[in-house]
Amino acid sequence: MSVALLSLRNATFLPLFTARIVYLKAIPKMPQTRFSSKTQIPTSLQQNPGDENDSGSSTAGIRVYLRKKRAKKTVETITTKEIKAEEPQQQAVQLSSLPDIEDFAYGKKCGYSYSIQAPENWEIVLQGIRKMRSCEDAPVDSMGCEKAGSSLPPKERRFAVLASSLLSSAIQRLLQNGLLTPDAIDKADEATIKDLIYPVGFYTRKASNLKKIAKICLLKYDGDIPSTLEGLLLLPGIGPKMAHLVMNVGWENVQGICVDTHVHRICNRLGWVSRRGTKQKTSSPEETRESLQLWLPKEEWVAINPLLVGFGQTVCTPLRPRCGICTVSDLCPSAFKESSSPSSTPKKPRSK
DNA sequence: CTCCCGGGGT
DNA sequence: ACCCCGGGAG
Repeated sequence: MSVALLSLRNATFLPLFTARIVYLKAIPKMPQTRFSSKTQIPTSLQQNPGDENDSGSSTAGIRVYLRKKRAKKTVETITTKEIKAEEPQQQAVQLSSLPDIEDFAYGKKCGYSYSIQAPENWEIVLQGIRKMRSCEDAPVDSMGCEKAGSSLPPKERRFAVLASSLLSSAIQRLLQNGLLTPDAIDKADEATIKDLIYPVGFYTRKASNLKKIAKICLLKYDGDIPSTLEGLLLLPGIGPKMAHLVMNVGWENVQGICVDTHVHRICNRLGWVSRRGTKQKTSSPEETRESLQLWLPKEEWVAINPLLVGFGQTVCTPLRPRCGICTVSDLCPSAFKESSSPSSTPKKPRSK
């Protein structure tokens, strides 16, 4: 209970120093235990034009989200003792001398037999997937949000990126109808938007979310989109996956990997990610993101998403992956393990 | 974890 | 007739 209160009061510091505490503790002891891998957080508190009121109500909102999504992980893993024992300011000083996450992503590099190591042959596998992808033409290539509104001025382009991350394929139709600015969407009839984005899943909800988002952008961000992860997460219908995508592509400010179900699935099949301290599969995209970020060099963080999404759409499909045509199947621990006949249990043994 | 919603597959 | 897919919300 005091933990929760404490974390609330210190919410501004919490993102910064919780991650640090963990590293401080993790490195010298090098247990293969926990690593709070919130590597995307540290760069957070950048100022945001439309966000002056950050010190006011919006941080409360952030806290709510953070409490839900993060408190479980940080406050749970970090005991009261640890929080009380260390002063945030000291943490900040010591932290600056710590290596960047990438620097000890390859454990040996720092001289620790660190439990977080890049999986063997990952570069070969990645290169193989790139090669397969260069031949295939996956849906993601034609309708990914990466090039949304590339011809627009920055502010409009960012809004287009945000909108297209929601709508993917239907974005062109909105464009054709001049509905890619916050004002236009705010004024447009919700039913109109609904019809325009129709084939997209959840189109009713997305239409209403889009209108709400447009309004928020107008009111709070001067027609731009939020420039922080936290701000994006506050938008209705925007969760971690979309928020990271928009940060990466819209702001070119890489704070984390955009992990969707394809990335989640494929990383687990390849054995690239695992639950902390175990070899078990990760059970959620967020967990996958954390695990993947621990070793994948940051230069790859943006490209990994379209790469694996396309791979997942064409080769490494959710059901009946086409291991036969996959050129890296010999390096994949899961190759040919998921039977193509529905009769034999499609579910894999969960744990062991 | 379940639910949302609708299209598509089996 | 189911069941699966998706990202977020609760």
